[in-house]
Amino acid sequence: MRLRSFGEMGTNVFNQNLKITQLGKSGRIEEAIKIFSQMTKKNTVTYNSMVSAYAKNGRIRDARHLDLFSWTLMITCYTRNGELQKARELFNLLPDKQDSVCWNAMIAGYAKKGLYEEAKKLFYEMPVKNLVSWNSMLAGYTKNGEMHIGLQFFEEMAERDVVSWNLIVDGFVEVGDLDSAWKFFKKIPEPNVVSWVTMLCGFARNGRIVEAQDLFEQMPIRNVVSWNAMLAAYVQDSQIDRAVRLFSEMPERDAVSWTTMINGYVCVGKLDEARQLLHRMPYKNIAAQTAMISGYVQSKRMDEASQIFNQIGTRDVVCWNTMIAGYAQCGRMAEAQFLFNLMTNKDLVSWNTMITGYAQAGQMDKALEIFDVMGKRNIVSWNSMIAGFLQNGLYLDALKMFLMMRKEGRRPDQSTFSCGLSACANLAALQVGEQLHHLILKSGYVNDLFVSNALITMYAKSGRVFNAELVFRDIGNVDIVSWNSLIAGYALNGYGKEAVELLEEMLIEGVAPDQVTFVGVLSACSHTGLVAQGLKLFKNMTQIHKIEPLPEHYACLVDLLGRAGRLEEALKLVLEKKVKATAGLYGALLGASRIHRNLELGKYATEKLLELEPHKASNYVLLSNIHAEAGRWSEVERIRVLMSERIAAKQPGCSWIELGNQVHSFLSDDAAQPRIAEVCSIPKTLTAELNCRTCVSDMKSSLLDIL
DNA sequence: CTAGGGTTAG
Repeated sequence: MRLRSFGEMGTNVFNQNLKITQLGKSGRIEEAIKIFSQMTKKNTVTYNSMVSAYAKNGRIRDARHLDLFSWTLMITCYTRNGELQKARELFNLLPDKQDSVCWNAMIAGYAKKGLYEEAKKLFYEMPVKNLVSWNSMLAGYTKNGEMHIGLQFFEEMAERDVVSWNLIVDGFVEVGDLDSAWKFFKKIPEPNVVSWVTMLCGFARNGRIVEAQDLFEQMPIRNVVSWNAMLAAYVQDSQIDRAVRLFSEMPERDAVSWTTMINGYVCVGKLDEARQLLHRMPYKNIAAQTAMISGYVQSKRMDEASQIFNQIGTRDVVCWNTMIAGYAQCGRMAEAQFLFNLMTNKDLVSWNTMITGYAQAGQMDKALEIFDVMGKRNIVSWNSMIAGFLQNGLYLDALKMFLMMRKEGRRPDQSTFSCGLSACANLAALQVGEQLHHLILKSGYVNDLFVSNALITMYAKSGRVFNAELVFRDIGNVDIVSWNSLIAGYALNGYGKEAVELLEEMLIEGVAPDQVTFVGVLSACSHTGLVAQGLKLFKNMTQIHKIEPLPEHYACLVDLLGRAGRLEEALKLVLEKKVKATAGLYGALLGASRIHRNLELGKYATEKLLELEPHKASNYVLLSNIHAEAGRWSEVERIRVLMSERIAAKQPGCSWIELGNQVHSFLSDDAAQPRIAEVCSIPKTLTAELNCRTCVSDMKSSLLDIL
């Protein structure tokens, strides 16, 4: 029996390489071969030693053969690592270019990085092409989602094996075109386990669990990977009981099975079960332990997370990143920063996690600092910054970041576009939004649901709800967010009837409305005075659709009744306290009392608002105004005092406008603004124009020129 | 050259 001890003298790679060289020199080639073949870990020196050992003993053919093998090994190592420059240098020095393996490795390396021209050059230059060469080119196209070219290439292939077919299926799965994937899967002459697993994962990733299950049951041969794929399918579908049963029925389990199962428990919040499973796992690896940490992180149980973290002997980047993300999500940025500083092997994810953390903590200055300092950035770094500005209400900064990104020659992706559109929506920046729409059409991201839904909201909030409708009708596979966005868009623009009709269409199509849908429809009813309709819909919501009403729904109802002058019923709804009292609820009541000039009700609503939001200055102003209207000046004074006690400084209203190529920002009552009198007169003009239904958001801005 | 697990953006 062979010993596998680590510390034993003479068994490390270095010493064995030396031994091979010595044996070779003294003519003991058979002993050298024996050592070489027994070595479990070999490096390039090992191969070189063996090559010279063969050469010195006259076995030139063996030497050449092994030498080529060693070249091939090094080149494929580089290409698999994506280090194409180094691979190419070796490839150019290659003494014997007859063998196709190195060519294929180079082609695969270039093609996978999307460098099709380089790949093609080698492909057409190579002396003898085989199927692997063709498949390597094909993999380049399919792995990058270039299915048009990929399919064309596939058609040109004189000969195809199961790998070629699998690549096509995988490509379609990656771009989410399951119908095409299925079409090709069925055409595979002799599908193997890989084909079946690829298709199964495709169904699983797209929530088509029944089809995944059918496929699994039909599989002629199953290996661990097949079982793991089915397990992952149940986990993704949150069917934890089925996952547990499958896990117990599995004929064989490897580290991936255990990790998947632990992750399954984590996904449904069963952390104790996950912990027990980790405890039972025969050989705990980092992936499983990290899954556990991730579970604790999601429940903000950082003490237990760090307990697992501390148990890990050799920690890799991923588990560090998970811990940092955990502290960041808990708003504990000091600790996140501490760990980050401790890391010696930071990768892009580590940096991006810090950006996201600071952004979520509202510290965009810090996020920007990290972004500026980091050496390399990827698309996620940019998107995290843009999303951060967006979340903090800094919409203009978000757009500026978008611009800067394009100036640096980076291509925006689905996430960038949907964030950019969201910024436009919040600014009602129609023209910038339209420019983005053009870019999206050119970039091919029109079919992305995140993007389409963001387009709907952008148009709706910019007052072009019929453009929103066009976008909606163009989507092939609408989801609940699409429906909700358009309904909310109708509501916002005062199209109550259309909102209700869209809900009806949704029901006919068999799509189940959710809480958000009804917030949209009810607010549409209240904005357009569809009182009876709104009340009926609210009843349907609870009784037919079994949707638990939120405070927002009650706020809509109060608004609905209040606007119609049914103040007593509105007040009754609020007093019944069927939901948590929120600012929105009393806000609706206040709105109604202002329309119908009911001072007492207004006073009541505002006082409640003050209780809920004691630090919001506008509430004090509202209450003060009510008393002022009634001439109760002592009360006005009392509220002024109250406000100055509770709020350090009144946040001045701030806005900006772009004229020509300049941004003019101004505060309300800003004496420093040279043309404040003119600025203050603008709203009156605007209000007049608004009555003609023109769009306020037609700002000419420097953004437009650059987009 | 093809399939499965743990971390960051919407």
